[in-house]
Amino acid sequence: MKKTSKEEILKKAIELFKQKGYHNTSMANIADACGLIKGSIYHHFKSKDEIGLEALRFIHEYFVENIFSIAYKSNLSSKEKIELFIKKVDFYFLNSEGGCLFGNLALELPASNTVFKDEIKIYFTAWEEALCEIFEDKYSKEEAISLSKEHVAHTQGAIMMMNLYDNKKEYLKLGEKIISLI
Amino acid sequence: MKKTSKEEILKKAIELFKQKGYHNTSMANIADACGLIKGSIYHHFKSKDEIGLEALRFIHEYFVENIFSIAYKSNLSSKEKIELFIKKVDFYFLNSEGGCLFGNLALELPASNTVFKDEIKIYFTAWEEALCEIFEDKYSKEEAISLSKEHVAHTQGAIMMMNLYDNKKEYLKLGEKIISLI
Amino acid sequence: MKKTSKEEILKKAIELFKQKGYHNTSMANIADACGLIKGSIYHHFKSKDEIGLEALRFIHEYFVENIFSIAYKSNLSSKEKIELFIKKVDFYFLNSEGGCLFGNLALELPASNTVFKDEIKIYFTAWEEALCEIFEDKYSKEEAISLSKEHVAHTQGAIMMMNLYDNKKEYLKLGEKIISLI
Amino acid sequence: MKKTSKEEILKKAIELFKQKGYHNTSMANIADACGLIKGSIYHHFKSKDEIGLEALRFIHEYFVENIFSIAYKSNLSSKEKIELFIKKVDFYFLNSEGGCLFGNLALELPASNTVFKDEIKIYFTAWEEALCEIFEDKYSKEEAISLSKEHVAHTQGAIMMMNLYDNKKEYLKLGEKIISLI
DNA sequence: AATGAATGAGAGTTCATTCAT
DNA sequence: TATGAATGAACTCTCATTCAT
Repeated sequence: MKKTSKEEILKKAIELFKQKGYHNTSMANIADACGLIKGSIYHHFKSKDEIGLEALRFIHEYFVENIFSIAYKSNLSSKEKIELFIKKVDFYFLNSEGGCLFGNLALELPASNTVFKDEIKIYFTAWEEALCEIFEDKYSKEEAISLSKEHVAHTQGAIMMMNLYDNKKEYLKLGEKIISLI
Repeated sequence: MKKTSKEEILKKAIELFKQKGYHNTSMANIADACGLIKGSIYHHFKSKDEIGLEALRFIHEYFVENIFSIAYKSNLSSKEKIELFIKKVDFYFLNSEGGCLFGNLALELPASNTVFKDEIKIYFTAWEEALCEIFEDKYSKEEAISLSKEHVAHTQGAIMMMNLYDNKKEYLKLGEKIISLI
Repeated sequence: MKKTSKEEILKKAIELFKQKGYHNTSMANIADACGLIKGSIYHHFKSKDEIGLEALRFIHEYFVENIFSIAYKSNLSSKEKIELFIKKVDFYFLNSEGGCLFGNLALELPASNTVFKDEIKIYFTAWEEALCEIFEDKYSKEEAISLSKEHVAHTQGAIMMMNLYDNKKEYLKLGEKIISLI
Repeated sequence: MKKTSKEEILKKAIELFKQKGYHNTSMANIADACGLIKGSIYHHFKSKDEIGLEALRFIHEYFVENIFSIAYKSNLSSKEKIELFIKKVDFYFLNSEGGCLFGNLALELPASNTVFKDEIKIYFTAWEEALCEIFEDKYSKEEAISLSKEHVAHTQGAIMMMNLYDNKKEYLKLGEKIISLI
């Protein structure tokens, strides 16, 4: 009897949700990927939605700790911050089969699903705020906010196209452009 | 026993797919919306996937006839073209609950679903080509292509954010920006 | 493809609920008994609870039409009424494997299940009122009510014991006793 | 790691079985009520059925020691016996949320479950015999048996109605009536 | 004595689809 | 063209139970 951790399940679920879509991924799919049977997953999570939400929180935490936090590091210049920031974001999305789970779910789930949508919003907002923190060094508050929102939205669109056309070129340009703004 | 046209079913299905997602919309949901029972739909379409594909083609056709065609009208200036183009695009997406079905499906469906993905690609490509046609008047071929791809991707990201945050501001900025480029 | 009516399913379900208990009877059990597969039942009923409730209503209707109505027939004497009434009640319960579904469910279901409990109450109340109608001919309103309630409760207890001990003797005494009161 | 006695589990299980029904009460429900997890219960009982049976025996023992024994006390008159007997029975059922577990299970379980049904029968038989012991003082053996069986059955019916209608009146009348017979 | 993880079976329900009427 | 009945597979989730720790 091998022990499976919640994190293991979460990671497999995230992969599946990203690649197959949330509604198109069954509990059996997730269990299979973990070498478990369907019912066993319920020992760790009490519903599929709980897995979905914890998946979002898991990724969010990763971004906060590894990426968004860069914006608030006092020992880096704005230039260094934005370069590192974009580098890490690129690293994540260039190696993430299936794009951005937050973006995917934003488009797959009905607007009525406020529990998920709220989780998605706070992630994008945190992303925007981190960028804003960097931009504020060179731009007015208002301009910084505007640039940040623009960049996050554009990045999501670029990820969509990158995965659809299987072509990284346009996505990468975006990073360069934002770096050049500082 | 009322006669239901294919187009009626398609329109209802499009609404549902956009609002609830493709996998989360059942044949029963579509039938309900049309005042039919599940089985009756199969008189018009032979599978759910056929509805999905025809839905995409239906919207694509609308864009070609009403929007993309603007780029190829010889009696308009570039400025007039881009202004009308953006106006029509905005009109569509500002009144489309659930965003852009092509973008939604691009993110919901697995990459392995080439039938759908191809249909989505030709739509975005047509959109890019139309924009390119306009931009080529003022910019080099290469620049025009780049600007077009950028704008389409950005628009998709902006639609995502507009619907997520229920706020049109950033989306509208995008249109103004692109118009100002010509 | 053979057609199954709602009533057929209801009758089979009633048998099973009475003999195995409500929670111990699965949709698969009911489907089996009808020569259908599990899912097909949902074409006729939208949930197990709906089957349960309609089962109660089906039996209730039988009692109203065939038994309770006797009390309100103007062409019968009180003696004739009570004799016929008891005869019909006995006929039903002596040939009903599993006792009285209303009594069974009254004891199996939690008090919190008000939807079912209400349905059960209106049945027993209708039974009491019918008996009361007959007793009022010989007794005061108050006495008639008391005798009716007593008899219905006692009958339920007697059915329980008859089925538990597989012995009709005590149950049958009850009918004779009540007839002798008029 | 707190020590839980078998009796504690039994008492919680009895409450749940009475209130929710046997099949509608899961091992997880019982564990929850005891502050344990599912698996831990199997240290005390080897199956759900064992809990059910021991629950019945536990209650049966209580009745034998505290109630049925009254009938066999040589220092009490028949009048005193029946009054005390009924008082104790009333005390139990008026404070027992969910009625009589024996009656409940008699109606919930299939006739084929002889293990449980036998346990239920010996309880009701012991009850009848105790009453019979008291009645024999005033009535013939035959009459005493008949009165006892009648009273036990009627009591079960009355408990059903008391809990269904949430009204003790008719139930209490029954006790008074039986006392008046001696 | 208790835990946490796992199991296989089965619960109720919904799915896309078929077809005789 | 529409219906109502049926299907088999899949769905999310719960069941009673086991067992290494």
